Amino acid sequence: MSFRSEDAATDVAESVAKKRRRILPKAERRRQLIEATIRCIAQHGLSATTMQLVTQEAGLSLGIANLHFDSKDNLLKETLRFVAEEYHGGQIAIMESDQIVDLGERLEALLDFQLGQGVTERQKMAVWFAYYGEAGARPVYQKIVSTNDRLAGRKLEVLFSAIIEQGGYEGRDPRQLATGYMALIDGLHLSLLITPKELSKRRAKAAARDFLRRAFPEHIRA
Amino acid sequence: MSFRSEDAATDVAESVAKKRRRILPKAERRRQLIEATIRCIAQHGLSATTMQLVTQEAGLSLGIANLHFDSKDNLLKETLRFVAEEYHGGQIAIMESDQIVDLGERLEALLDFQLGQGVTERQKMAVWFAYYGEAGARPVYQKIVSTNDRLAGRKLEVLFSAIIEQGGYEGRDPRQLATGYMALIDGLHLSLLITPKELSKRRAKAAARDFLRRAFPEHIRA
DNA sequence: ACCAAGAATGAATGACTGTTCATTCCTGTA
DNA sequence: TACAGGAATGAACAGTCATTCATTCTTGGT
Repeated sequence: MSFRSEDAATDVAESVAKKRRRILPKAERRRQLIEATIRCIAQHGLSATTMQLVTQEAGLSLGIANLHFDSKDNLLKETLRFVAEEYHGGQIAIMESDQIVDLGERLEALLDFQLGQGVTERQKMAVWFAYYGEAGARPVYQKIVSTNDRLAGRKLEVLFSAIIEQGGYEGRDPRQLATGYMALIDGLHLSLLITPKELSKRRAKAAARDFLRRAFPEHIRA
Repeated sequence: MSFRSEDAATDVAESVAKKRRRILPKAERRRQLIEATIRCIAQHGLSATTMQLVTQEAGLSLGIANLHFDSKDNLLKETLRFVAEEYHGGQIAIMESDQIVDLGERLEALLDFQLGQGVTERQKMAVWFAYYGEAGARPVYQKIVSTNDRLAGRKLEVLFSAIIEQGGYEGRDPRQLATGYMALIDGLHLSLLITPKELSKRRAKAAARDFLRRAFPEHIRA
């Protein structure tokens, strides 16, 4: 507990007990603080995340968060925006990728991203749901999340439509499938966070793949 | 905002501005406080739920929550337990019901409960996810939720197994289907909470029904 | 009608939090 | 090298919160 966790890259020659004040570009400090905020939320929860904790985690002084973000509220808002954009941006990039021509492969890539290493890191998931928890009472959070969500939902619908057409599948409603699939992924993330011992990542991925296979059997092979 | 919301049954003859102190059995006061806590969490979020707010919402004095629950932490814990048991208990009651002999009908009843009026009330959902949000950092919450969850999961698996056998369905893994279905329901609850304008209850129910129909076509009819 | 047991109250307390800003320190420029 | 602009610091402040407990009030038993 007495060692500060630091960005490995930042200090080249910080010796034993000498703390040298460093000056960094605004953007870099902001990112540093956002990442510290993510770690704090994941470890202590949103309600126990204080300015002291965040700035300490970043190895900086108490006042610096207000200097760069004006207020705690704003820091939290920006942190949510960061996480939301990372997640939804990643999804959209895959869905629109023209690197992957085969639609089945694109689906698999999406699945890998959604339940792969990066996203399902406990840290990110914990942050994600911490905000969901407050979103019911905080329109600002609700807006950030829902804006990203809506966009990703639309793209998924388009992808599903293309797959349905390509496969000649009958009686599939792309909108309904997209709704179901997105909810399924969210629910799996939740299970991975709350009951990790009951549900391994492997099984979570299998369950999602199952959903896709039942919907598009020609595109997702057993 | 200036009218206290009160349990309709409690005060028979409270006139205009006369507040008479009332003494009630412990169990009743506890329940009253838990329900006020639920309303507060739903309306203001977990982090903004203070003892003052809760006791005010219940129309009682500040000190009473500590009198009946010892601490705020404990009040919140008991509130979570209450909501969790209500939800999971309801599910289990339906799954084990011998009132409903037809397994397909039992599934439909389960679906109605999970996405029907009672559970999807914004209040309950908001509370549910408020706790999920903190669960990552609070082992106590995690335990309460996961214990109930695990139990309901087992029962669902049993029900699915029976349906698979009855329908002679091939290549279905009851555990995997149960995992997927429970995650799907959670995810739909989340969407209903965060983006209610994107997803109506009707469409949520349709999406879940779709999942079941694909898995057990003979039991869930179009 | 009276009283004891204990339920309910809410002012007071002490701990903690976000924010401010006078001061210190760094660094690019001249 | 010297210096000005501004980045970083952290002690101090004002506000909020959970908790305590002396006091008041209610009620069932006599």
